[in-house]
Amino acid sequence: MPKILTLADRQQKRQAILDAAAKEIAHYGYDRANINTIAERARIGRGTIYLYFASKEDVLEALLDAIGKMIDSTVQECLELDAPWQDKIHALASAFAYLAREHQDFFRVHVSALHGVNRDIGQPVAHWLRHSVDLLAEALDNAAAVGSIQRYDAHTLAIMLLGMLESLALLPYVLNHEDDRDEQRADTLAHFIWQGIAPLALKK
Amino acid sequence: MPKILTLADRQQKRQAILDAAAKEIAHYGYDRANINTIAERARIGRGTIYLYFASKEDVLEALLDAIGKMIDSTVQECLELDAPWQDKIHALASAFAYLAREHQDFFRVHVSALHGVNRDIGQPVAHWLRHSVDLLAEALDNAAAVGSIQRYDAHTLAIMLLGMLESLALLPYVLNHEDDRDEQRADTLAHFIWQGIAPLALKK
Amino acid sequence: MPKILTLADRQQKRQAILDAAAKEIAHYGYDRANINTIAERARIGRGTIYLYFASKEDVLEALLDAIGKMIDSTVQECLELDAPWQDKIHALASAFAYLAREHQDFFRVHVSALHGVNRDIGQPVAHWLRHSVDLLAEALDNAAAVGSIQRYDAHTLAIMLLGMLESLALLPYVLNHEDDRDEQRADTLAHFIWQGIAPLALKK
Amino acid sequence: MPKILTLADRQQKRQAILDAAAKEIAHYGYDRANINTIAERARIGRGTIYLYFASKEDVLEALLDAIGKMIDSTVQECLELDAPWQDKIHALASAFAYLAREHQDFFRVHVSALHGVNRDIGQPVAHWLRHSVDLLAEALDNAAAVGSIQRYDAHTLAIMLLGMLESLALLPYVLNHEDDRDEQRADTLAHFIWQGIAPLALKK
DNA sequence: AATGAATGAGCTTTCATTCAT
DNA sequence: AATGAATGAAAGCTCATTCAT
Repeated sequence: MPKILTLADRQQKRQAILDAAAKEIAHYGYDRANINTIAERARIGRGTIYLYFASKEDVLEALLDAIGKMIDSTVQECLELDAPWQDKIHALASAFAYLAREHQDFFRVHVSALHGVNRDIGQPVAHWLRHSVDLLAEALDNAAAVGSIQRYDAHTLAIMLLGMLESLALLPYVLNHEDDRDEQRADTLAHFIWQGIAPLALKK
Repeated sequence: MPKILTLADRQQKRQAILDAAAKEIAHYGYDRANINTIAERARIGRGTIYLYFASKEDVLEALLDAIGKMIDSTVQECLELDAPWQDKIHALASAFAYLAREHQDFFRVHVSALHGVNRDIGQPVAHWLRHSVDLLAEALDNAAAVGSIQRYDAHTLAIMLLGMLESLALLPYVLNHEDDRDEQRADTLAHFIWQGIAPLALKK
Repeated sequence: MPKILTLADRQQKRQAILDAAAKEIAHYGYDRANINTIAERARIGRGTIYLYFASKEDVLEALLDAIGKMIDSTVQECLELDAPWQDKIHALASAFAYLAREHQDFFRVHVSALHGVNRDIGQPVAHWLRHSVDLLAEALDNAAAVGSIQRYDAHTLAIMLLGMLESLALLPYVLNHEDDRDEQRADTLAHFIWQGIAPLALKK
Repeated sequence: MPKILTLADRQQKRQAILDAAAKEIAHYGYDRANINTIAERARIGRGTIYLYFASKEDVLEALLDAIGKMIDSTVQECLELDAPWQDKIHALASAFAYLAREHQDFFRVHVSALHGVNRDIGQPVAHWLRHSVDLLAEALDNAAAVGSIQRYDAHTLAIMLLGMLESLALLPYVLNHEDDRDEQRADTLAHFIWQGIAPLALKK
């Protein structure tokens, strides 16, 4: 053990704790996740967790903040693509499928907090989600203004789209369809959404 | 001296327990819901619950079974409507909005179990959901066969639609948009979905 | 276990807990006293304590309240004796020696809280003590008014006397002089105090 | 590379630790005093304390030894004064008031250990106290032999006097009478004690 | 000599479940 | 049939102590 930990050391260990916690919470849920087991998974002592986080709840919040930020960045990047809207939609669907696959634990924790019942715990989730919704709503509004897509109530549409993206990414796991058709499902969703919002002019 | 209870008595008390449990779990989540408080809410003694259910987990399963069945029936009834598909879609959107509003506690418990992380507890949820998906997929398949709607992979489409319905019903609560625009949102969703699946022939 | 506990049942068990706690705390101090051990001493389960007290701290407060009240009553009774002041003083000295002997655990807990460092915990102690001091001060004032004793600042004198009474009752234990000369020490103290306050007229 | 510390360096750092510990323990009590905080107060690293003391308990013992010795010296010096007994008594009362004021932290730790409940920890306290009692008892005995004061059982009287001195010094703090009448209270006590022990010859 | 990161024993408290009445 | 008093496993968290550097 070095006498003084570098910032990189600290962040690496912090991340190890978060990863272990994600795995544990994704499996058992926040309440049943056991600090003891998380420490074991992270290969550190029980007390060490409390050198990096103030409490069990603090670990969860950090987790939710990380995944919330990750999702928000994803949305932002897809919207900033210099490409037709149809491609942006497709990019979003693919990106969510990717996140759900590659960061499965984090994603599950996020979704369960999002749809869970304890509002306090979900705070960072709601924070980022609201940000993502706003981003998307603004983009949709602008697109409608120049006729790239149909006009809906932008906010409602944004919520709907994000809900679909999350649901699609997760439902397969819920139903134990753990096959490898993620990509195909993403295509279907993108196609479906695009039909829902494509400007009428393009549809004849 | 053991009283003899009629079947009706038993079922009424059982239902009282389930209602109380739904309220409690919807508020605090399964793990934090307190058997003691549930008993108080149901106006019975703590031990009495165990005359009707084997364990706390058993109460939750009964709850999830009830709401799963309720949702499944709703889907079935909407699909059996003797009406154009556009109306069936609209009926589904309205019905989910209604359930989310009128049986809020049950609905919340369902959704949090559905998107929650404990696979064992979610079993009855998955069971009914699979049934609903199958019902919907078959209906969509038949509709596509006669040209009432476009052809998609029926199963994927069914999952998508149910995901949207649930999300739409719940997301407003998550984001604290507790306004009274449920019905409008249902309209938007129905419209959106219909655009996504309406046969091309109808769109020009 | 009776289905419904009578008030007497409850109070008896409550007292059993207090007795066990007194023994434990008198031996190890509040912080080291172990709820687990207290429960064992009281021959009940760990959780049962929390049916009678809200927390460990609550147990201590009840303890301190009980002994504080006991000491206060003792002071009051001695002062109300229809006897010369010299006898009242003697009664006080005897009574404190008696308390320290017969309720040794309670008395020790009281003194350690009184002279301990955590003000919050000592609150009920200070409350009763202040009451006892006031009682005594008033009596001394009245006695001085009619010439039964010399005049001092009544409040200072009252504090001094109570301090002496407590010290005398406890110091032997501190010094491990656990002999049987309590009564003699009480006599000496009474004599000493009386000399300190007897009216000059009596002294020639 | 191990530095070589002079003895003076060591003792200075040792004293810094003791001062910090006194402040901490006087405030929170021994059990709640935090080694970490003590180290911070002493401006040294956590581990360094263990280069000077074997354990937390060892720190406390050193503390108690220091204050015990200080009190004992005070008693001895007052008794060695070349002055009438009445003045010696007065000097004692003043000296205790001074200690309680100027070394408040040390004094509080001493008193709480003295009247506390853990015999092991109080060992150095009892040791010094017994020494002080013996000193005082012997002086009283000698004084009685030459008629300077009345004859009592010397040991009992010594315990009584020391108890009074400590009580008087502390009780004001207990009762939150944090005024500036220390000196006056010392006068009252000295007067009172003198009346209790002055030879009858002087009293007519 | 000095440090502070790491540890894990041990603590209080909660709550699902049992069972005498 | 119904109850609620009693239980004890299990949890999160603190902090004195160790030891690599």
